[in-house]
Amino acid sequence: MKAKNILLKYNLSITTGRLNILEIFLNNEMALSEKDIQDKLIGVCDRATIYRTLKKFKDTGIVHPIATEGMITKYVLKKEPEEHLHFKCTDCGKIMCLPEVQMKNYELPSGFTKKESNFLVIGTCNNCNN
Amino acid sequence: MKAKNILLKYNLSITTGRLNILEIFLNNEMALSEKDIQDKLIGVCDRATIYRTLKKFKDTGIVHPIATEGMITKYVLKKEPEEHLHFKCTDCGKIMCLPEVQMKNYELPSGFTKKESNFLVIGTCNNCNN
DNA sequence: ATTATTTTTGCAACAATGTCGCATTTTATA
DNA sequence: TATAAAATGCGACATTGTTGCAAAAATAAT
Ligand SMILES: [Mn+2]
Ligand SMILES: [Mn+2]
Ligand SMILES: [Zn+2]
Ligand SMILES: [Zn+2]
Repeated sequence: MKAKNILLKYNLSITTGRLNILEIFLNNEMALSEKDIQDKLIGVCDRATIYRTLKKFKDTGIVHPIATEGMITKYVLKKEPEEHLHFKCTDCGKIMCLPEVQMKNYELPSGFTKKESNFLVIGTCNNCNN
Repeated sequence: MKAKNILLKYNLSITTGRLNILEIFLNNEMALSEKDIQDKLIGVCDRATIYRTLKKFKDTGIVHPIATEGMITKYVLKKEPEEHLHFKCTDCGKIMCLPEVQMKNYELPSGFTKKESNFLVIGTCNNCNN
């Protein structure tokens, strides 16, 4: 029922597609691309639907995209605090949030104002590192 | 002669294409995509050549890509210090390095090791902010 | 519960990037 | 200058993002 409640909370109509996709996010720590989700919903959900659902989830604030160097956009459920670190493992390829890392304050040059931020550290994750 | 010296320094053969592209980076503060460069080299340089040149420049360390949410990869000449902030203006769309911003230290969770990082702040730049 | 209205979906089609093989041209080496 | 090595242009194709449109599903109204 968790997924359904999230949709209700954000005033989105309840559809099986959205429930399926949200369920996948709820059961996954890692950031997911459109393709990642497609692979889990073959024959269940159309590509365009996944694309539009992801867009809607992003716009409503259910998920947020993670900036990476590649061309693929990956999403994760939003977490607190708002400004936190992301980690990309060059070994297993996984991308994840590290909300527990405390980001210290930094000062932008005068004239620059911040709306949001995307901090990505690239390296080897705890799982691949032993 | 600056461009040529950079190619020599990195042991890359001197070609007009590479000189052209490097010249563009030297004369541009902002991060550039393959398309940005194409537009400046219409009829001079093939798309595939620009693609491969950018790749080579990245691999040799002449430029580095900037992680953004979009699907387009943008590059800038490498700057010191290695770990610095990037800024994306939602108004004019430009992406730039802010190497003057001092990033304070942060601690990764145990088991995680860092190779590199990509810090992006999104907001309004000094130019668009008045 | 039915019907009407609003949204979402599936499909198809297309644009933009990234990516590569291969023959030809250019650059570097001998 | 001749030879070997590397880069380029062209063409082709894969992937991702994106949208129009009619059918299907969900929500609101009766
Ligand atoms: Mn996150
Ligand atoms: Mn930079
Ligand atoms: Zn890993
Ligand atoms: Zn700006």
